[in-house]
Amino acid sequence: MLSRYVLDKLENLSYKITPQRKAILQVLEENQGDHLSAEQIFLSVKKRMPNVGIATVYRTLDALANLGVLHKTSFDEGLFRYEFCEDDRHHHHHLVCVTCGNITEIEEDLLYQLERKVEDQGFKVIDHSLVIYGICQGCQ
Amino acid sequence: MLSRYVLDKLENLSYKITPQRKAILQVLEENQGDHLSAEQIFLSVKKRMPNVGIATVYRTLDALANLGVLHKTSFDEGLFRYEFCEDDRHHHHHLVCVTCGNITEIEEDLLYQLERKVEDQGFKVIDHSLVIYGICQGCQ
DNA sequence: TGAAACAATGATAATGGTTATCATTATCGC
DNA sequence: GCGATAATGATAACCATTATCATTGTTTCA
Ligand SMILES: [Mn+2]
Ligand SMILES: [Mn+2]
Ligand SMILES: [Zn+2]
Ligand SMILES: [Zn+2]
Repeated sequence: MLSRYVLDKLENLSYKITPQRKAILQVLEENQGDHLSAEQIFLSVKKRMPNVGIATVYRTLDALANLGVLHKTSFDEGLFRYEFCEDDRHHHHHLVCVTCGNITEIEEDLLYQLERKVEDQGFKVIDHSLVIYGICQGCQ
Repeated sequence: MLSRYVLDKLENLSYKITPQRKAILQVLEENQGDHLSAEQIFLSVKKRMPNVGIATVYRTLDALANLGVLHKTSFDEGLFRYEFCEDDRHHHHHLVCVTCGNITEIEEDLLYQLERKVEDQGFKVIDHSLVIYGICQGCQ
């Protein structure tokens, strides 16, 4: 039950715990490892809560992303995808298959040297986004 | 005159050399080092060619990106930015200042280990996109 | 308890970058 | 120059996201 920690975080920041927000978190929780779009989340939430509005989904996802609970990532498809953040800093990277569109993950970070070099140039690093495009094993 | 090489490339692939395409290439050439949006390119071209259509700009940029002449990059601003490709593979990375929006470059690649690891997992790497977000020296 | 005060929601319009459509025009091999 | 065909420009359409606003739910505190 990951969302308990998230609900506490929301409560501490005086966000209201609404049925809509709980449902959105539950969908994300039930699809851990996936990279869901707002539309996909909206459709899943709708099954249990037919009257939910898509604006609420967008608002909630945005709030959760700003709180650092979710990662909002673009794979240049013209939309954003969302997933839980495992920890605050140095999240994993993504492999996107240009043939089938599948998105997988690499756990290794391995950007230390690069970031050290950047910091040496006087740039204060906050976050990074690395997407590797290629062809997955199944598509070769 | 970098665009001479590009014009030859276009000609060899039986693209027609039109005044619009020449003007678009010229704008990109005159702004090397910048990361221009389609809108910015459109406005610059318009100064010399007031009747140019924005659809032509988009079509040309898309064609040039597909030919590997331009890089089409997203910095998650809700639009794409374009710049000349210096070589086919292993282009530079970008630093985006979250305060002033300035985009600078790092020439070092330093993703060899990471890509080797990925290839070992059976993923055939074609391209990658690394954007580092942070605060630039001037904004600290 | 009972009102403000405030936060969240849902419906829907608006936004804005990009793409599709289509009639017109320009290019280039002959 | 001619003609096949590619390219262009105007404009409508697309579509993910955001803004607006009236309504509903929740908290505060007299
Ligand atoms: Mn992921
Ligand atoms: Mn660049
Ligand atoms: Zn694949
Ligand atoms: Zn800055």
